[in-house]
Amino acid sequence: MVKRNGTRAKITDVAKLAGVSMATVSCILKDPDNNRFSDETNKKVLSAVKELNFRPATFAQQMKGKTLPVIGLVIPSLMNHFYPEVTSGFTDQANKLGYNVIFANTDNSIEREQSFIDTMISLGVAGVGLCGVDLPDEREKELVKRLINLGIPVVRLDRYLEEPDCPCVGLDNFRAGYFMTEKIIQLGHRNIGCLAPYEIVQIVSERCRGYMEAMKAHGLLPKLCKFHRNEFGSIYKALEEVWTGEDRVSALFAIGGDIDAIECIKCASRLNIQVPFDLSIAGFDDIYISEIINPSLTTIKQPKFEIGATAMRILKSLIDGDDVEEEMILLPFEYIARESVNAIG
Amino acid sequence: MVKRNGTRAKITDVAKLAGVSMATVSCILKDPDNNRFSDETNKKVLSAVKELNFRPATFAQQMKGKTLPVIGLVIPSLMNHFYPEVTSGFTDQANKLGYNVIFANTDNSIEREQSFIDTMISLGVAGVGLCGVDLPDEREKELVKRLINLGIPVVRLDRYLEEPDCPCVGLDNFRAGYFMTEKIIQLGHRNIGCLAPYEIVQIVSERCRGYMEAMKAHGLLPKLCKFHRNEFGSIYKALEEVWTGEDRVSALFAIGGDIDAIECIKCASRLNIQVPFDLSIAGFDDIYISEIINPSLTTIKQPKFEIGATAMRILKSLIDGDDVEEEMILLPFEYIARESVNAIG
DNA sequence: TATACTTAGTAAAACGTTTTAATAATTTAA
DNA sequence: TTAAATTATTAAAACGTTTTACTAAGTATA
Repeated sequence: MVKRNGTRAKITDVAKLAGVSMATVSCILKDPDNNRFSDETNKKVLSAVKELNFRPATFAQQMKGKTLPVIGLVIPSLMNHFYPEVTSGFTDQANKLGYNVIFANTDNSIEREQSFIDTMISLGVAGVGLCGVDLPDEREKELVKRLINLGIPVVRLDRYLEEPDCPCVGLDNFRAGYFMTEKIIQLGHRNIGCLAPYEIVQIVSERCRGYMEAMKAHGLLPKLCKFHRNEFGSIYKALEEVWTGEDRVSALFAIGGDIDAIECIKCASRLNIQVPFDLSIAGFDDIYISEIINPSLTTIKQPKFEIGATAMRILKSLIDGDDVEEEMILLPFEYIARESVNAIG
Repeated sequence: MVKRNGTRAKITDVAKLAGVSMATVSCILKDPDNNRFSDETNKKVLSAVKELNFRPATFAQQMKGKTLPVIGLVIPSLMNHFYPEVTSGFTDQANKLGYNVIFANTDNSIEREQSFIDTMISLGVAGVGLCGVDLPDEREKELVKRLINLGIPVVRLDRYLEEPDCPCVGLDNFRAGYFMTEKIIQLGHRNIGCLAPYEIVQIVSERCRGYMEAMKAHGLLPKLCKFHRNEFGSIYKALEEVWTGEDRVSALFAIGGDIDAIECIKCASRLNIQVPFDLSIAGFDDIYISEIINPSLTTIKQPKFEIGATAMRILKSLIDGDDVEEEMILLPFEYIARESVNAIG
């Protein structure tokens, strides 16, 4: 008979049904293969547990010092195509390690981040994965410090931050930017523009630095082609500008991500520019759609799933008190050659 | 002085610092604007709370019967573009209502769903949002029943299920399928194919039914154009087939979603079919990318964010014990006319 | 036979909060 | 002046588990 009265069975219910003390139930549940109790007692208890569908209340276990099998994950958004995959990698790994994930979407607001962290502390989460506001605001550092001071392990995703002693998993965005630029140069391009949003964030500015350095290293003149995110027609104008002048670019590197690149391809088509025959366009991230669209996108593949999974693994090490030797874990990127970038010359 | 010893302040610490009993602290924290205590006591306590950064441990509150301010959300995947947005709507609304969200990704496995639900029961979540396995398996029904029997409110997202008394938020997929088909007919098309995956799920088969009925209502012959998901080249072959015969389709309705439609456009380009001049292609969902690609996609817009937000609002009503009059909440869809579908004839 | 050791199981305290019922101090009413 | 009412505060029980230290009974050892 399953209980149907709307209340969960307690350990005392199990004890009563099995005819033993609750201490016995607790011990047997802790280690069902123990040899402290007779086989008969073990069997009685286990079958009572099953019959009542008993699972110990987590909050009572927490009271006795057990940590909550829950990890907090702070992400700036699920709309940006990058994060769902990171989140997926993180939660999958967490589940494999026996944790659940409390998911918090900050919309890049430090206040919301603040309040989520507070809630997580109250709940007593076992650890926190933090992909916080992008600019290393003082308050961000304070938050991380607070968690660490409370003994709550923290790992950061895709965001570097030296000061508080807290590992970080991400990509070497500088090298990735450098790599892609060099690839385009090797394909014969000389006049290569860098399509970048004005609202540039730390990791994207790293890519930009990579682009600049690569251009310089090959004796080429960098050309920044800036636009405003969320401003309709801004990419169109930016593209028109670098296309109208006498020293037209032959390639554009959209360091802001594949979405920017795809939008740029669309603008190109409006301007009767054929990609890649008239103009090559490269992206960054390798989102799912990049392979499907026409022309398919040449891009840098970020190991999004792996970033999440690795971060969770590092967090687990921190929770277990194991040494985490590296402060910064940089995962490898991959150059994906597709149709949107052509060789010239 | 902030505590730096790695332990959280307890209510007794606050009481000691403020020179009052812990009962006093608890009462003042419960209602800071009370008039049970002197202004002086109120001030002392509040400043001690601030100084020690005290927040009551949730687990101890749970012990006293307070429900955990956490909602469980079960989603089959974050990779499918549909769910991140639904999740976003759900969590945003949850946060506004004072809840956090435990996020669980089942990968369409009923076993994982089962185990997540168990964990959520142990944790004592205040409610569950369930977008479970698609086929109404008996075990799925059992799961929902179990939650309900324990007094844990459940709302279902994008999945109909009559039997257990549990509200559901979604779209009228039949009407949406009918509507799009009729639109295409009104644009002069007569030979309209329905591009559908073999692995058809409940909600998609509803759209298919809508397509069939609309065709029948206009005296037209439905033509199913099936392909295998995750099988490379399957859409290509399906398209080739309906294009080679003497009674070529002039339009295709990809009921499986925009991704299928976009992939189909790519295949069309390989076959030298110009979309929309030779062939019109319509999608379903209206994912972010659909507006950006070339040609942009004519599609049915699902209120993804709203589905999540509405589900959470319904769940809140259930938690509060308010009456939820409707069993099935169907949100409006929207026909989005873009470039991939042309008028003919 | 007395002693030590095992074995099988349990009583009770502890965890950090909330809340009820009580106390002590003060004011008001009679 | 005393009783009653009000105000300000607190003691202690309760929530559901885990765990430590204990008991009682049986078994081996000297």
